[in-house]
Amino acid sequence: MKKASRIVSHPGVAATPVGYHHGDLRNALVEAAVQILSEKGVSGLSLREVARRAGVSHAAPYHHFTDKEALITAVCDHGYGLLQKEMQKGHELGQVALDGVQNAGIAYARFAVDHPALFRLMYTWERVGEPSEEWTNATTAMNEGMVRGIMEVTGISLEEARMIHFTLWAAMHGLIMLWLDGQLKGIDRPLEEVAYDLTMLLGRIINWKDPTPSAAKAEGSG
Amino acid sequence: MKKASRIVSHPGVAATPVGYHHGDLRNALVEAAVQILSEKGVSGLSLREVARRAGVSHAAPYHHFTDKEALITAVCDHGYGLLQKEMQKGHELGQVALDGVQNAGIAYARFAVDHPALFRLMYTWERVGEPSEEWTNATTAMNEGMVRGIMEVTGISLEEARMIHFTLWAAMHGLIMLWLDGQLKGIDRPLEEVAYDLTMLLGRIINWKDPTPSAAKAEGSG
DNA sequence: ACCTGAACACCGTTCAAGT
DNA sequence: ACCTGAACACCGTTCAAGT
Repeated sequence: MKKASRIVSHPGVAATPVGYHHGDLRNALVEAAVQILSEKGVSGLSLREVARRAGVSHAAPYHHFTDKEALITAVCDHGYGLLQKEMQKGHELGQVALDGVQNAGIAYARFAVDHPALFRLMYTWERVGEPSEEWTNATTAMNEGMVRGIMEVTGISLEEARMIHFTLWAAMHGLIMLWLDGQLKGIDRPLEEVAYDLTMLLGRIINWKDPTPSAAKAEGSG
Repeated sequence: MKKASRIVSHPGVAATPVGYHHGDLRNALVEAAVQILSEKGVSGLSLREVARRAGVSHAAPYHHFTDKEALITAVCDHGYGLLQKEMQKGHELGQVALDGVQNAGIAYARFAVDHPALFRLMYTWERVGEPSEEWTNATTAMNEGMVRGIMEVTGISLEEARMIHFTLWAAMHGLIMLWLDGQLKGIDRPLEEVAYDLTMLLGRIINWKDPTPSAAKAEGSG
């Protein structure tokens, strides 16, 4: 009843993937972990459960990851990639430089709304390995682009632009964390809207006036 | 060798409290948990280890807490109390209203530096009970005081003052979280100093000029 | 090369039993 | 009322053994 090893493809069956281990167990494990996260949260993520979902023995993951820690690092890195892509999309969508910065910030918040447990894992797991070089490079480039944008539009110094950018990052990150922690139940608006307000307020530091209305300002949100 | 039950006081022996359970095991458990946190971090905090440190059987805690969750809620609440007191101290120390706000913000950061694992537990544990009423009330009062202070000094509206206060909170929280997560290793300055800079930058939103120099600006910091 | 099953030391939780 | 010891179902990790 558990012997479906030779059945290779059978695609489209998302519910119970039994014959998964056909050559890419590593990725199957990461995907199983992501699924568990979305269903049971961080506390439900055990190596044995991941193995079960992938249809292998509980010892099998050790042939692809040295550790539970290593699996989690891989899962986080998967998340970093998704987040990076979302933020990049938002950034590039902005016609004016500062719109791009705002969009990226709101994309950050939206990612947390879409993948709360994954976000939690990525930023609260007691230290895990560094993100992969690929992700680090892409993010660094994007951040530098944002800082440059802030600099060019406002004419402030590089150091100051960096500080502004950092403050935006910290504020967004804090907003999301407080939201994840249930500390924002006094506020009955969607997180993305609050994120939008935050960017607007921070914009005042550099005398940024009302921008071209971004997606987050549209009313109907849930 | 484990039968020191009748020895009641023996105060001052902080290292190995064997005959602890003399009437206040509940608090002894919370204290043991705090100690474990500072030594081994959140991942080292198990109910059985807590019981061991308190010198009781692993089943004993269940007579004082329904759950591991309940113990952790108590530990968090203990932490909330400590944090509240530190922030209050900083807040009251400020001669001018906005200095008090700044001091409270920096005290928030300092608390995270002093008790990183406890802070982590307080704000990243997958949802636990609400903080106790005592703490909630004190914090609410303090926050309202800060908002009022911002309002009075700057003459802005209540809503706007709330937003400023909230932004400061989010930025501080995010800064601390990123620091805890090791994402600030590019910055080689103490967290409190960065926190100070953040408050200064956010102060610009309300045209807050250079304040009376606060404690965090003093140079020697480690 | 890749996977399994048994084994070990942990963990949270329960429950009958002791004082 | 408060605590213990044994028991159960989990967990992470290792390791000999199988194909």
